[in-house]
Amino acid sequence: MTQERVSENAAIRLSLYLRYLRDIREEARISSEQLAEALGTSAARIRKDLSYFGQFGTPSKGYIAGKLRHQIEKALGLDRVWPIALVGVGKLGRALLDNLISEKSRFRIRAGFDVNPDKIGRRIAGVKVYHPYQMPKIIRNEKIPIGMITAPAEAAQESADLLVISGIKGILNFSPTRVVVPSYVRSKNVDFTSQLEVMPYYIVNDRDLRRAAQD
Amino acid sequence: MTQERVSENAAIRLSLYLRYLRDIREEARISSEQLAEALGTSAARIRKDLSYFGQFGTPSKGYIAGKLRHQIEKALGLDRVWPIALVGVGKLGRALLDNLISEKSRFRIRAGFDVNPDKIGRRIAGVKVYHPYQMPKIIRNEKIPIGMITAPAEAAQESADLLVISGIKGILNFSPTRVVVPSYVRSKNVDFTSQLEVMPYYIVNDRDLRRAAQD
DNA sequence: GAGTGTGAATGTATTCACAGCA
DNA sequence: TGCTGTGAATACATTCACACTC
Repeated sequence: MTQERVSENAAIRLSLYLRYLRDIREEARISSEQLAEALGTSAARIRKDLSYFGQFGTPSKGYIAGKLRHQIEKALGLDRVWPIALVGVGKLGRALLDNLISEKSRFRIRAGFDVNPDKIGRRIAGVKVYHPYQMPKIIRNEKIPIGMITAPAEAAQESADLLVISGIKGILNFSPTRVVVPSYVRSKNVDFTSQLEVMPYYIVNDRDLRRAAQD
Repeated sequence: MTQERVSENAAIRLSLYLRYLRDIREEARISSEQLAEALGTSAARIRKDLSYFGQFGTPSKGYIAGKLRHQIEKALGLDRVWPIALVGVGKLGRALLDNLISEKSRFRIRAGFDVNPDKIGRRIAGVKVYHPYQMPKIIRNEKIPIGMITAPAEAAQESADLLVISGIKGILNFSPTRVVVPSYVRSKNVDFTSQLEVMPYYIVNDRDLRRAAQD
């Protein structure tokens, strides 16, 4: 009954639902309709998304916020701590670092890597910074599964290569280039400049306002 | 022949093609096959994406890099300068600022807004910083169409509201919350923490490696 | 001969609508 | 009666395959 064919987009939306569920009372009752209203989506889509991962609600009663939250977290693998390596401890890296620290998230940045000698050996926002050549050793020893690349574009691919060599499982690339990795490593290019580049298109062709609060 | 029904995702991919085209010689001949190879996608998809916007190639010859680049830029509205307002001049804001300045992009950050008195009145990376109450005046006077929100989550919605009041056309929200805006404003939530939150799911269920270099 | 541009075929995601349970 | 969970219907996106042009 669970997990036959999961829409590639369903998982990412679960994390969205999660964010809302974290902000409301644990014991609160909530229906797919109310959740949809709050998030600007449709009730059917929420129920369908949830159905890919299991059955979490009670007919005629809806969902209980805290319980649903737990179950989604479990489905996404967020019921344990995920150590992270940060490659490139510049402005962007530190901005993301702040975000991850401030939330009581399940992600912990365990090591930073940077070529800048002024940073190596220091702690930045509580994170020890190493030279990239130490990556394989540290990532293996600390069993770090996820790497975030916040290096400049020129260094992105070599950062990815190093992470792969180090045995990383997944890579999130925030630099404005795409990186290519072997298929046994999960990678995601989170590219905000390309998001910016399409905005003019939507503004110029603003007849396209069929679906309202979208993204 | 142009622009009947454009796949919502086609536009964003064009900006990707663009990035590659900017890196090669203007006069270079390139086929959809070669472009696909370089970008890790399929030739058919590229041709289809391009076909939504016009006819850019020559049968048996392929495309000419510089010409194709120009035509895509025109199709996306990137053939002119787009002024931008940056709301929240913290680490994240400055990181994005660096990115936009370093590229010879068509985007120009014309004003920054921040509540921090130490920043107001100063120039940060060449951008003058104002108090948010000045937003309506400045955005109107400078005719700024796009706003980027890089404020903390708590301030994101009020930042969006201010931008809307100021007559902004499009909003890119980089804070880790969603913002809701009226349907006549185009908004896009670029949410990287939710990208991180699904990574564990993909790592745990790593049988899902059907499509290789994806994102 | 080589490579575009595009209808037709397939695959995937979203929405509808309702049976079934509390 | 109210709301979930889900097959069936629809809408949308991608891929295939080939007619057509240089």
